[in-house]
Amino acid sequence: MPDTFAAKVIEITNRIPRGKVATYGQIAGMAGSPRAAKTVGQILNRQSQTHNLPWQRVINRQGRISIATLEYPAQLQAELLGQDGVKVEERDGSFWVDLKKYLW
DNA sequence: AAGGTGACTAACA
DNA sequence: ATGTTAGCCACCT
Repeated sequence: MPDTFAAKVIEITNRIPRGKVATYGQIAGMAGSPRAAKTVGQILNRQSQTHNLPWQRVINRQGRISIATLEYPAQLQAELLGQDGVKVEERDGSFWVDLKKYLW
């Protein structure tokens, strides 16, 4: 496991407790670069294709699922979160999580 | 090696 | 309050 930013992001993502969620910015900060939220998204996007990663526990700052990828539709992420014990409410085609309650 | 890119954010109009 | 703009920064080609 290389000691890179990407590796940390993956490791941190794996450590998100069941029933909790984290934001991209939060993970970026824990990985050492508080302003690299976008990079976190890119990493998850790519790494999820080759690793089994709980990427569904990572959402944006508003608690909204911002997945647009065809391989991983937001609806699938919503279901996975539901299995994690996280309530996901659908609003206008998007899925939302109560950060106050579920933020790691 | 250099430039383009994005599953983000915060700030501004 | 909602929409748009502009930084951000590591990864990929």
